[in-house]
Formats: sequence, structure tokens, C-alpha cells
Amino acid sequence: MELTDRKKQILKVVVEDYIQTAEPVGSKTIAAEMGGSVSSATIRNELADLVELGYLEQPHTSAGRVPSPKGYRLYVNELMERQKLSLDETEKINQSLQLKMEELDRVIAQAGRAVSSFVNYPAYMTTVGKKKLTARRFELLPVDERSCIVVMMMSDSRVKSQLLHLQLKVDLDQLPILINLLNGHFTAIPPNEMNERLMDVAEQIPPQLFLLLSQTVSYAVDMLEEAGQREVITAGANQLLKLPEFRDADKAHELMSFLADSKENLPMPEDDGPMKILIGPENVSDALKDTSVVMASYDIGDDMRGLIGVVGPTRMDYATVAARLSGFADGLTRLFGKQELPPKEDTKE
Amino acid sequence: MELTDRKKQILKVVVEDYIQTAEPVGSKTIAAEMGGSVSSATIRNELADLVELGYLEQPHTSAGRVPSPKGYRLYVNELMERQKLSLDETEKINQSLQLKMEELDRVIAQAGRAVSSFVNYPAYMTTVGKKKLTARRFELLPVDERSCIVVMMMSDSRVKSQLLHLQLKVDLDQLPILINLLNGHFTAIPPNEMNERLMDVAEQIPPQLFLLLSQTVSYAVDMLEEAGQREVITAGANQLLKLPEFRDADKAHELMSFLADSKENLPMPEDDGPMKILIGPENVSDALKDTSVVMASYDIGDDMRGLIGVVGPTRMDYATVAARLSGFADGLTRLFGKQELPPKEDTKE
DNA sequence: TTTAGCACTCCGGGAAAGTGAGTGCTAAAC
DNA sequence: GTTTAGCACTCACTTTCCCGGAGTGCTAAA
Repeated sequence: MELTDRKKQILKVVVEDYIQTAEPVGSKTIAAEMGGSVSSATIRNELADLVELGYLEQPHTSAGRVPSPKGYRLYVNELMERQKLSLDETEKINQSLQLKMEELDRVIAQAGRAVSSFVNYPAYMTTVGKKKLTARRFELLPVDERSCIVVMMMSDSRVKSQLLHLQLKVDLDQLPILINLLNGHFTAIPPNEMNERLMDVAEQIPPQLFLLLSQTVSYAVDMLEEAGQREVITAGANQLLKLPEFRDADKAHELMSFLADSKENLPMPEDDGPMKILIGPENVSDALKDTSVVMASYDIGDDMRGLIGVVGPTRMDYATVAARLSGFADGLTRLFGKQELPPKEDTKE
Repeated sequence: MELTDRKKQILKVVVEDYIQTAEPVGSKTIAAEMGGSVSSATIRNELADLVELGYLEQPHTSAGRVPSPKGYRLYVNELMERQKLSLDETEKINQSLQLKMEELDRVIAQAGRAVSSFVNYPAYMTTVGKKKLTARRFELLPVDERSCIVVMMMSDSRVKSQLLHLQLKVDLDQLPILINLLNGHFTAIPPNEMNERLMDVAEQIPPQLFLLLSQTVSYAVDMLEEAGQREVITAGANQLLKLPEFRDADKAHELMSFLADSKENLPMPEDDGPMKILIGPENVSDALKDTSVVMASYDIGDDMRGLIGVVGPTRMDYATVAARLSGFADGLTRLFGKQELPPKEDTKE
């Protein structure tokens, strides 16, 4: 059953007023805000209906009205005006994304901080990739007879490297053999198969080479597994404390702890479009039951996507947050698009 | 003027009781805790003296006593019993330091989280190194004609690498020339001199090689500067909210914001031993004026030291925190000592 | 269907009063 | 001189009570 236009307009006013003030909104205020075309008594009748229908709630008998999650949902879906970013804001976003291309994690972390301080709510960020990460190419660079550098290029074109200290001296002439072995047998396979593969090739080479090989492979496995698993970082949790709904230390603590160590259970958009909003009880995690989350995703390249989420009270300024967040998402897509380097022939598996 | 033994004992009881309860301590409680050898009236006389001398404070006329910073200082210097870690605790610390040797930053961050959750206060971590970071060795690995991998080993033996996308095609045969150039002219000099040096060698090579060279050098400069500047990470800020002194959202917010973005102004021990305690107003930063900080440092190797700090209310459990923190510091020293790999002949400059 | 009017509800703040932990002082005991 | 018991006093904290005001729901008129 559709709401009348007037009811919708009233709902909109209630939501927007409540978002600003965090105080229940009374009929008189609404009447004023609607330009005096109707009296407060009329509004009261409408309000009673809206409560009846579940779009609004009344903290107690003689208080104003507060939007319910259902109310927010309707607001977000139909009533909210999609905001455009001002030039100034776009400018600011781009400025905060003037990042040197460093390691991916660091870029994301920095962007996360920028997002959080730009929307004034805590933010979290992570990445998702459909394909399993594999090694694309190995190199071994001799340093001295007791150590060498492993370089591994991964299927997402990131390059990782580390100094390895060898248990045994290795003949430098034999390094090419190892490199061939690595590139021949250990590329394009998922990390969990690498140890098996290691057994397969064990007989083909002399034992002292095998030691270095297994050290290298073990490093590769670690790296791939670590880079492949989604890490969630959060930023700006302290922003919560400015909000009246989190002045209660217990509430704030609960949510902040949740944000601090939830690595897995933060909401992620699996399927649909670039933007998603979860309101209050729509969240699965208990800790988020009376908060809202706005999420956006962006392209990183190589079939990876990045994800930004913003957490706030249900009384969140959805319009502004959504606008700014998608501004950031666009900015990040552009950032990674520009710096996206490599050809990626071999990522089929 | 020295305090009598009894005064000291009373001070100790007050501090330890207050640390536990966060409530002003009364004469009766003290008398009881001292085994009834003296009456509460006697204690009251002593307390009055201790207030007079500035070791204790009285929130208001008819309240119990609370230690002043001066009182805590005496406690920390003389009265506090150096705690030993229980086997169980040592075990836990070691367990939480079972880290794979990954990138330094990540290891430190992880250790920071462990520290924080082990002492139940926020922790911050950073590194300090006396010498300027330089490049020790370069390598270029061709990928295809439009891209190659730069590998740079730094003077602290860390290895960084990245895929570079080339603006111009480069003849693979010429890479060795570049590598020689890099290793000959750009090692063991601080990053800020690299651009000058780049000018110096400009004439020696053909222009299209120069482009790749300058790209590589620019990457090297970025890397060195970034790795050389101390980054401060914080963990467990939410722990604050459990403490009665931070139930006030404004106070908590102030300190948490300070921790979140203070990259420079957190206290660092410059000189002295492995452990340092700053109490309340002994801190320089305003935001820390009524908090205390316990710091420890540990060896990373290659003339770098790591630093762990713990922030809490002046009413901090100094004995326990100090013990656990130094447990961690030892653990980390051992961790880095074990995995310390390389020979370091060339770090002289 | 809208509006004005009115009695009613209930939150929030502030004053008043009671409670109790703890003190400082005095005078006696050791 | 030091310690102790006794006692009146102080002051934060809690509870209770009261009141104003914002906002409601209902009714009756427009």
C-alpha cells in the first residue's frame, strides 16, 4: 500500500530533521518546515498514521516522532535526494587521493583515513578478489653465499621480495636451475598445492638445492596466502564519540571493539551494484543492530575490487555520506586505473 | 627530606588501592590493609602530613586521599615491587609473538595489538634508527619490453620491489648498464642527494635509458624516504572506554583523537635505558597531561630500535604494565635477533 | 477533511532532603 | 612525644519531589 504524497513529505521532513538534531520531531516543527500549508493538527493525524504503519516511532506518549528503520529505508529508497558533490568537495577528495603509488595496503589505509575524516564517521576498508592469487614469476638474486633475495611477482602484478638467509652454502651457478624449476612448476598454482608440488620435484635436484627451494616456496606460500586473504582495516573509530548516541561509554566501547577486531564479520556487498546501504536491524551482526552501514566498492584491477564501508548511527546523513562515499569510490577507481600497469596474459587457470 | 618508613608504606597502600578501585582511599581502609598495627586515627595524622608534603591529594575536604603525580613518582621509583612475569604470562607473550616474518611494519603492528590486549591499555609503536637509510643494491628484472621489476635492497637489509611500467621501450641488452650505474652511483647516498646525482650521470647515457633510470631513482627515493620516516601506529584505543576516568565521552574523544593522528608528538625515549615511565604532567603534550605513559624499546637490528608505548590513566597499574611490557620488549628483541639475517659490511658511511 | 482548542502525559531539570564515608580536632592513654 | 578513641562536622552522592513545557490525542466546529 502506497503512502500518500503528503505522508511521504512528512516522513522526509521527520527524517531530515532528526538526522540533524537527534531529537524527536514534533508536529509543530514539521508544519513550520512544510511552509505552513497545513496546520500542526493535520500533521498530528498523519503522524499517527505513519506510526501505525511502522514508519515512525514514538519514544513515549508525549514525545515527538523518530524514524524507524522502515522509515529510513523508505527515505533512502525513494525520498532522499541524490546529492551532488560540490566542486569544493570533489577537489578535496581528489586532493586526499594524491597518493604516491606505494604498497596497496598502505594506499588503502590512507584512503580509509581520508574517507573517515571526510564523512565524519568511522570507515573500514578491504579488498575482495574472485580468483585465487598465484605466483606468476620467480627470481633469485644472489647476495652472498649465505643469502639471496627472492622476488616473486604475483598474479595481480604485485611484486614481493625478501632476503633469505640460507642454511647451507649454495653454488651460485646453480641458481638458474632453481629459478627454472620455480617458474616451471610453482607458477599459476594456488599456494595450498605448492607443498605437494615440492614433493614431486624433490628427486630432480640435489639435496642442498632442495633446501633453498623449499625455503623459497615456503616464503611464496606465506606471501600468497597473506596477500590473498582479505584484511580489514578500520579508521576514525573515534569519530563515534562525537555523536550523542555514543556518549554512553558502554555503547561506544561495544561498537569500537567490534570494529577493531572484526576481520570477517563486517558487512560486505557480495553481488549487486557499487553502493549499498544497510539500516539498523538489516545488519546481521548484533553489534551493528542499531547502526547503519553505507558501502561502496571500486575497481583495483586484476579482478580485484576494493570496498569502503562507513558505519554510523541509523540517524546517519545518508544523502551526504552516499554522495561523498561514491565520490571516493570513483576517485579510487580512477587512481588504480591510471596506475594499473601490467599486461595480464597468464591469469587464466 | 626522607619520608619515614611508615609514611612510605602508607603511600604504597594508597597508590595500590587507588590503582585497583579508582576511588579515594580512606584511613580506615588503610589501617585494615596494614594489618591493624596502627589505628585509623594515626593513619589520618600521617595522611595529613603526606598531603602537606604533596604526595597525596584530597578531592574535597571529607574525602579519602588520592595519589598526586609526585606520589606516583615516588611509588614508581622506590616503592613499587618489580613484578616477575608468571610462567603463564611469559607463555602467552611468546605465543602472541609467534609471527611469521613478514614485512617489518606488519610485524610491529601485530605485536602492538598483542601488547595492547595484554596490558589492557592502548599501545603505540614505532621505530627509531640513528643512521639514514640508503640503498645498498639495485637490480632490474625485465618483464616485457614495456615493464620491468625494480628490486632495491636497503641499508637495513630490507628488500623492496615493484613493477615499473616504462614510458619507452627499452632494449633488454642495456639493462646491465643501468644496473651498474645504479649500483655504482646511487648506493650508500641519502635519498635527498639522489636527484643531484641523477643530473651528474645524465650525459653518460642515452636519453631513453635515462628515462628508466630516473623512474627507478624516483621510486628508490620514495621508498627510502618512506621507510626512513618513523611511522607511528596505535592499537587498542578502545580499551580506554573501559576505564572510569574515560567514561566521559569528551575526555575519551580527546585522547583517542590524539592517539589516532599523533604521528610525531608521542613521547619517545631518546637516551636512557630500555624502560621509561612518564607520569601525568611529566608529559609534554597537553593531551597527555593527566595520563601516564610507559615505554620500552627493543632491538630490531641494523642500528634500528623499536619502541612500544602504553598509555593509560595516571592511576595505571605500573608494576604489571612495566613487567609485561618489558616481557614483550625482550620477546621482540629475541624475535628480531633470531630472524636477523644479513651480514652488514657496508653500513658504514 | 481540516483546524482550533483543550486536557493530559511524561521527560528533564532543579531544589530539597537524607545518607554515609571520611575527616580534623581534642583529650586521654601509652 | 606518640598513639588512640571519640565526636562533631563536611561534603559528595542519591533519592525524592516538584514543576514547566513540549507535544500529544481527542473532540467539536469550520
